[in-house]
Amino acid sequence: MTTTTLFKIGDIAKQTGVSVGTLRYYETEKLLHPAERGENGYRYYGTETLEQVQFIKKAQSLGFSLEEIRHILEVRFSGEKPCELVQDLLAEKINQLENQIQQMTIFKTELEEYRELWGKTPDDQEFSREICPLVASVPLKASIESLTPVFQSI
Amino acid sequence: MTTTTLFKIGDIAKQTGVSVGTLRYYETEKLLHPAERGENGYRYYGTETLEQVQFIKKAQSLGFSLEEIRHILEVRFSGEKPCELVQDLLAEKINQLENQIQQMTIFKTELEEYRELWGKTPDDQEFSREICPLVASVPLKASIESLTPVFQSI
DNA sequence: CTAAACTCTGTAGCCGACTGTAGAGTCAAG
DNA sequence: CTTGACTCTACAGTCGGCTACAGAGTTTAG
Repeated sequence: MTTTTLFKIGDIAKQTGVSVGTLRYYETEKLLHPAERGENGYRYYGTETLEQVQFIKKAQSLGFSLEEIRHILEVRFSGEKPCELVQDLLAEKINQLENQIQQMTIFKTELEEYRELWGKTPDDQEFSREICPLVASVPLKASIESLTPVFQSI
Repeated sequence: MTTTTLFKIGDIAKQTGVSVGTLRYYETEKLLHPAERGENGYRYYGTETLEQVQFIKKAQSLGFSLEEIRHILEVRFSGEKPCELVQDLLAEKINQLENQIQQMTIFKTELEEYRELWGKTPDDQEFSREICPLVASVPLKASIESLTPVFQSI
């Protein structure tokens, strides 16, 4: 007699905070390998599933897509040393994060500049004749050259 | 006779780098108010549309959603001073960005810690018996208490 | 004058990560 | 033994921001 600690999908859902629907969805996406099925067709999961779901959540919160997570999990379950791939993915993700952080920091600085700009505009100054100071002061980066407009009378 | 500089949708597309389809989509989303229509049903745009599309692109690149942009534009076209709303949205966006940057920085640090951890693991150490060091070392933040598992023999 | 290039409307599809629904079967408490 | 809670499958819908297509009319270059 082999007694195992098994959870039904609802248990996993409650404990991980991930909905039942999402867990089934993860299965279709190969993120949770097909759980053992009872004769009733029910999925039964072991405790390692709890860890795995937590891992998925964690990885997701770290900005990994389900696709990437599946990739990691596949390697984990196939080879002895998923670590190399994982390291690569990790390094890649760190770079991506770094870039994103840089970009966002630049954006934030830009936005702060605009905020300053308007914060200091005493409302009815000359250039509030503009359609909207915001719109007006946002620099147009794309070139507005080489335009061949249609001249027409209406 | 009133001579106006008018552009057809394709002209706007070429000059802004936004596709014709997208421009029409923006119209359905109230981001570009209904352009003047010729007898042929064609949309004809003035130069201000160029600015407006550029504004949309810019705002988008700053992380504003089309919904937010429409909001700004609505105020711009209805009241005298959309600036207050814009300031509020701006402040909100800056906060959001700050939070995101913080989060991402924390994530990045976490990931770097993992990278270190594995970089220093000479492959066949004791704890590489774990399913996967990566998975194993990711801390589970959610509480795994109050669990009422199903005990079952298979 | 014709053919290519453009425009119109309306509708459907795409991505990722789900959520919701219907209809049927299963399990557990009282 | 019934009732309610749970589970199953299969498929449709959601969101945002588009893109693609069909089928028809219009404009423009040669």
